[in-house]
Amino acid sequence: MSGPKEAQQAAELTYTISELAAEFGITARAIRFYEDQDLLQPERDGIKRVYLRRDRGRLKLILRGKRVGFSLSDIGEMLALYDPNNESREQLKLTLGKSRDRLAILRRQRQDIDEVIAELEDGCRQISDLMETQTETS
Amino acid sequence: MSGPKEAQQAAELTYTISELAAEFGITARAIRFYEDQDLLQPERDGIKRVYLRRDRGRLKLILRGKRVGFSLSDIGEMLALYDPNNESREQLKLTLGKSRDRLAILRRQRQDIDEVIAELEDGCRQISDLMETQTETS
DNA sequence: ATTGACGTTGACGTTAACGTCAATTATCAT
DNA sequence: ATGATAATTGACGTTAACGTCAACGTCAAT
Repeated sequence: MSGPKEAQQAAELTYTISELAAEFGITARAIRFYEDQDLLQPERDGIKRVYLRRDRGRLKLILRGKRVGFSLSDIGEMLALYDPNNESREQLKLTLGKSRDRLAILRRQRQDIDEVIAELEDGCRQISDLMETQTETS
Repeated sequence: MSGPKEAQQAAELTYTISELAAEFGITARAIRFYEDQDLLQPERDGIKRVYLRRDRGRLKLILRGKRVGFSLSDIGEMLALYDPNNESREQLKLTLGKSRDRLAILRRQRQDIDEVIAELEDGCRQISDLMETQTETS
């Protein structure tokens, strides 16, 4: 037998749970929790979880979803849109509907964010001005 | 004495808690909770809460903050930036710092949202195309 | 005086998204 | 073989943001 080391053949692109945790600045607990919620389905090497770049990608999407303010179940729905789920015509219509609903929410959110940003920028300007004014010129 | 009806003089611009609740599609419980968290400070007519347009404005800001994904304490900090809080130079620097931190978060969030929107729009296009394709032309 | 409709204050319940142990198991270097 | 190190599975704790329910006050209309 001339295998390099038994089972491990080629793909070196795997991650342990703590590697991912470190990379994304979260805890292993959180990652396991996402799995509990069916947002991740890592492989197993015996009992240990093995994450592939596919899983890493999904984790990235999960975290982006969180930053956007989505709940984990929201994120679950969105992730479902990405995998080979091209079902019946009815399913497609449903998916399309949900996507559009979410788009509406996102656009509203974007609008809100733009407003808050504008106000905060304005506030910062005013404070800066005020501070310049009251600066005792040396 | 020729008063119109004792204490009530001119300002007709007040709201009851359930009026506000109805207008904004939330519950009175929520509004009272915001008060508990010092996000609102309505007047009182005896024991009953009386909201002025100022309070209504703050409530609007609170709800926008929520849509953006802020926690109530985040929102509290942001509201604090709006009232006559023009304190010492030190305070101003602090406020300015916090505002800029929050701006950074908001810009990141805006970025994330734009990405998700783009992907979802793309997904919708693909689904639409697919559905047109499989449409049996009548 | 009574009946609703609305308002008030507790106080406890609930859900989401993990944190925080504890008890085990596997791995790896010494 | 032996710790040290990292991983696993429960199980219970925690925080935020209200929901829900009970018990009570109030005010206008009947």
